[in-house]
Amino acid sequence: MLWSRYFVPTTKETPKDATAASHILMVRAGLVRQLAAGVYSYLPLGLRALHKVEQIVREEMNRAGAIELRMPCLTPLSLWEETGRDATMGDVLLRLAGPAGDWRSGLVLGPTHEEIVTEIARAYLSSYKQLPINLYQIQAKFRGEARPKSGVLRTREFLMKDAYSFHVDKASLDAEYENMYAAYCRIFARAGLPFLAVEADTGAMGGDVSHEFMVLTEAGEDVVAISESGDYAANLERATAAPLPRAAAAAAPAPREVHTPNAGRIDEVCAVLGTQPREMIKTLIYTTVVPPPAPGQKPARKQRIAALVRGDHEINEVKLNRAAGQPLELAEPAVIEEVTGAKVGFAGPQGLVERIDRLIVDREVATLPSGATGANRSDYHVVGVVPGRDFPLAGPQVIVADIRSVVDGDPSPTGSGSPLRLRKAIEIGHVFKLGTKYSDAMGAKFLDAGGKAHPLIMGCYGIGLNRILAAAIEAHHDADGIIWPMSIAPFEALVIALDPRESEVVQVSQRIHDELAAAGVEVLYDDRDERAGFKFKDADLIGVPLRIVVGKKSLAAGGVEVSERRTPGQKRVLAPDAAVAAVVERVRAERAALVEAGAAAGRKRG
RNA sequence: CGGAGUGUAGCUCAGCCUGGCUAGAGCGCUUGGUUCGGGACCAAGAGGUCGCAGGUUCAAAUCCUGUCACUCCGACCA
Repeated sequence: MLWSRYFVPTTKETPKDATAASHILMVRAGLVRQLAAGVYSYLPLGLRALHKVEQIVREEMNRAGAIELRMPCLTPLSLWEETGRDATMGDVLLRLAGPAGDWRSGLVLGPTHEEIVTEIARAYLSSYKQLPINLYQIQAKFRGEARPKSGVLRTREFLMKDAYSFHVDKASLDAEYENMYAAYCRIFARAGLPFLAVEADTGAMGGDVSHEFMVLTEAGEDVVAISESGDYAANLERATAAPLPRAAAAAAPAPREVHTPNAGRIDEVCAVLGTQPREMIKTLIYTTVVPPPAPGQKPARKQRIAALVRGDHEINEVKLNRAAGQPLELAEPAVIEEVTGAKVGFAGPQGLVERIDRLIVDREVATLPSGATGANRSDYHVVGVVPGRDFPLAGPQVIVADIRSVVDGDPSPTGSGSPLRLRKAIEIGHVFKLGTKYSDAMGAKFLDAGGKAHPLIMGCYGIGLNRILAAAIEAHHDADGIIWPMSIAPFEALVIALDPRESEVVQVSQRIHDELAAAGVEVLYDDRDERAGFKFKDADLIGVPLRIVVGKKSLAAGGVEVSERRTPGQKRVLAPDAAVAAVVERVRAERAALVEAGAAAGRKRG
């Protein structure tokens, strides 16, 4: 491929407003161009890399026994109504605009395809003899993200590999889950990504067990908790710690009110009381989420729930919702004032149970010998509040559970005592055990050997292909540009003709290019009539792994220079034939190494 | 959705506060010349309804109102 005849719009300027390294480099290297918020065109170089990722994913999914199909992007709203996700997904679901009754208003752009594949399953998967089966596709997804960001890391249109498996029983699902887990390890290892599998929350997908595949980087939006010893890793949404050491119980005098004027925040109260945040009990008032009432109906009553966490801890709403068994939202100030009889910032658990529907106590609060908390009276706090004495830890209205987010340094829940560290990460893949959520809702059943009908048991497995590119760049770049792993590089080798006016330089460059191409190496040939520095800068920027520089100087020194992008200083001068052989050998070795890394990752995890 | 900010050439920006002549710079692009191993230089060019609509004014990139788009922080998020 001749650079002069190809399309590689590199730029020297850093794009305005881009902060993530991958975003800056993808734009500067001419991989992508933004068209609208969260909407990107893939330019030729970007598309080549994306195709490579796609091919790795396809090969490994096929190897794992999954079967490719293709479902449409346009999907009928009625299917989403069958599972209720037209409501639960809310604005994420992009609906086509049209007048009421128009066919357009009955269509939505697919954000994920559980409903669509389940529609296929209920039509065709009617016998246990067809099971298990795993169907997948690689296809554009559309989501009404409120705030796209960080280049292609969070977009409204993106490319996803989504797979759905169907089973007769839990054991079969478990086996396929492990199979997919291993396949994912192979995929990410082959793509050259330093990845990590973590326990995850199942979110709106439903189901009970899930793992996310993460790449650690500051540009990521997720936070993962990883133990230093490596024995535990989980998304912060789900991460739990071993119970903290219990403080010695001192003599517990009766609670005492203290005047704390205008001190509503924890730090303000601590300043007045002279206590530490970890000796405080934070009381947060939540209400259940009630759907808007049908016309003419009264809205359902919102339940009121108080949640307690230690003053130095943050409440984890994912865990809280799980403990409550339903989604909750922070109560309006008016509700808080009504419940506590005080202005916001002075709530406490004493005497609160009678005025609320439920009390959810974090287990680290339950083990406090005593604490300071709001007095349910404006401008007053109470010290010496003893859990179990001054507010209940048991009873029909009370739940004690882990509802806080872990903090850096908490002990690993495995019991190893290894401290947890919090790191930012990009989610590149997610595997779920769905169970029968969709098959139940949509009536997707199979007949067993005895002729009895059962709902299909499902799993689902997603990979964000665009995110793999961005994550690879986040993980592999330097100040000069991208350093592609061989497996997903848009080109494997770059031939640079430094003096294109010298006929010998051109002849040698062209011959090396042709021989590499004939040997199956994906090679780009920079034949442009530009100065050396200009071409070197572009070469560094687009990050092709192997470089062959042909110039008057190198020819005078006996040949051409061969170097690798990842080790800029190391150059070898070889005769042209030897250079071709060396590059072919290097490409083969590197391809094999990544496939082997994938296989090893798969064996280890599987 | 809440908060903040930005829209002027393909890209990065100046000009706006304090209205005034033909709207500027750098990069990129075209032509000619010089240069040629780490983003060269000279000269001559092409390229802009100053996001859009309305208003104020003798006069609007500049002031006012509305609107759209984009970015950042937060909320939300398979």
